[in-house]
Amino acid sequence: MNMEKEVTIYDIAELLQLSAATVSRALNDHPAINIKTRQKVNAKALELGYRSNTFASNLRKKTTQTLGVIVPRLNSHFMSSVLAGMEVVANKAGYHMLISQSLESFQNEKSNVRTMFNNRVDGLLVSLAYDTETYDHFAGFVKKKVPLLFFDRVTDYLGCPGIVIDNIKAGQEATEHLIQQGCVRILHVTGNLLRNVYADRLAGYRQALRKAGIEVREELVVVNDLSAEAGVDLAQAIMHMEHRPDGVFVSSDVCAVNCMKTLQGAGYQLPEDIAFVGFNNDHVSEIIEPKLTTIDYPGKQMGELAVSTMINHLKGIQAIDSTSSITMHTRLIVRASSQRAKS
Amino acid sequence: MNMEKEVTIYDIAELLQLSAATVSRALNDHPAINIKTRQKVNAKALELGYRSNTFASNLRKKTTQTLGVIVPRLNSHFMSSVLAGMEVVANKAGYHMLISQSLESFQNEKSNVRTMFNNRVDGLLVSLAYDTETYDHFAGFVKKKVPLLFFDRVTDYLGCPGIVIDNIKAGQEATEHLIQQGCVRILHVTGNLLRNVYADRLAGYRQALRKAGIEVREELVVVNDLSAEAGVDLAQAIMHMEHRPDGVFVSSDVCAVNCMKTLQGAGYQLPEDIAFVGFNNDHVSEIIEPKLTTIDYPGKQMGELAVSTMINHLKGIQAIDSTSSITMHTRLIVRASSQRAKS
DNA sequence: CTGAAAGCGCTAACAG
DNA sequence: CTGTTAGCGCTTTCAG
Repeated sequence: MNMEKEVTIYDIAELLQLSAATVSRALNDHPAINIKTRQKVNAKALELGYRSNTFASNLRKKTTQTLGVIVPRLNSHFMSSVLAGMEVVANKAGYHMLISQSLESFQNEKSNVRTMFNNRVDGLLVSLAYDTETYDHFAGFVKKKVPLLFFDRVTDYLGCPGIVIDNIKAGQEATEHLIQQGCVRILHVTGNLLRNVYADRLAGYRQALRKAGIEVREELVVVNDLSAEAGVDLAQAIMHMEHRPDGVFVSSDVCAVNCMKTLQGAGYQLPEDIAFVGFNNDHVSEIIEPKLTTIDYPGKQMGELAVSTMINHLKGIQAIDSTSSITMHTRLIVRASSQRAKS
Repeated sequence: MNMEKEVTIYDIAELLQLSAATVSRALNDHPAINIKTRQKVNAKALELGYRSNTFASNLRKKTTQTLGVIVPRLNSHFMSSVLAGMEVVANKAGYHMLISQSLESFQNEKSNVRTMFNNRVDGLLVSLAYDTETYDHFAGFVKKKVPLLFFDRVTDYLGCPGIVIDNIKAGQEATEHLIQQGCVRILHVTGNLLRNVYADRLAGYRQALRKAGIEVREELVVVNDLSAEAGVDLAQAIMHMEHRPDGVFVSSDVCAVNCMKTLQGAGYQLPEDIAFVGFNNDHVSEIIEPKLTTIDYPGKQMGELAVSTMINHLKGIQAIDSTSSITMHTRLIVRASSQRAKS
């Protein structure tokens, strides 16, 4: 591939009448090296177009300066914010990111984990796929004590730390808000209940209802994939319900917004006929009319926190198992989609 | 870090009374290895939990099976779609992706390129930062003949292939559409003209105007960063214009949509007072009311195409310089935001 | 079909 | 402050 021969530390060493070890140390800013030597070496390296060979170095040091990241999908507003946050912190600390997506499939997740393992990432950050039920595919990491951290969609099967928001509380707040607005028949739409994020929001929803003395009805809980298309289907389903809800709490803004548009197209008045609350504070929540009440979900900060926690651990500053879980703040942003005259 | 000793091919070799060379070959499905030996080796490897050491292998083979990707930002709808497309193709072909973001800064881009270079990625895929004016930072790749490919925001300074859409044509179509709708004073809002995507759309806009015999006025071209905030500022600027435009063509849906919302908030009727056309077919374009006419921009496909072009080249199937540039199709999606009674 | 041997480029004892 | 030495784990001629 590369026609020109690569310059090595030996070339520099020879030209400067030094040993390779000295050159190596100089290049790595080893304190016990004469400043002048260091300058000479650096100058020569630049002159020759030297580039350090990461593999040789990794092979020796048994560290890769690389973090693996496995996410369900790269292309969601939330996830790309998380990744953006991660990249900044990782980059600043001199780490690289190897990124792959499971596309919500357990099989892909498994193979991605394997790849990360073979690539000897220094640490692995994972947000679980929709249908992951077993965790044996992470066994290699646990066994080799390679730090593993989950974010957003977590598990505590493996005793690894997780970065999450308080989904129960968020679900509760969203529901309580609808109740305060006079809703008594609240539909909750969420994702696969295997995942903590969805199960917890549902739990919060139920708590809020119970606390308000409203009966919890199973037919008012819908599980779908929270996609835009699912939002359209949801609207159809709502229109065909015998007893239509007067409030809807959806675990995703994108899904909520598409549902709203469809209902509006069919002549529904929002929030008068049905009040809506979404989740994520996605960009679309401010574009829809009426603007969507939602839960602000700090994706970028979550990414930053996940990586900095990981790196602190890798640097030995912080034992990773000492932190079993970090919970981030969320808050309800009230907008027009849910505001009605008090009952 | 890892408490347990790693299993190497030597361990397997010893246990099986073979040479390391044979084990290596067996593991790599070398044709000249007895099927039985191969099976024995693979079984043993599995049993011992062997994992190949990528560095040692890379160090020898001088290839990394890794593609570097540098994008302006990870968290835009368009870019995350591109990356999602890239990941799928790369993964399928057994390549990994090292991803970093320039955050639209030339300095970051430079340092990211350097990192990719030191990491000896097999190929580099780049979408240029906003303010990149020189291309010396890519010299290492060119010199070492490491394939370099640009997508979306490209340059032909380096004679590298680029994957693009026909921005001139798209800009022209968008503008012509507004003209057909009776607009005669069309404002064009776009990004830094250093970047082909924005310069070309502007060129298309101008062509369309000239073709229709409409005077091209410099005060009707606005350059900003196309962010949501810029959209709000834009609306303010429009409201303060002496001669307000009757049509606006914005190079980004997000920016367009925020501008529209602000104008609507100030009492403007859209599209009656001002017709809008955006760019990208972002999710928000279907949420805003009236829905935004826009140019469909196939992000995922662009990502897929970029990586498959790169990989074909790496496999030697296709010389990379033979393809100097690939242009992808776009199309105008007409929605309510631009439809007015014919003049 | 299999083995021996050399070396990819770097770093970390250890010694001076 | 600098040099010597050894070896990380793998692949690849070259020989059988």
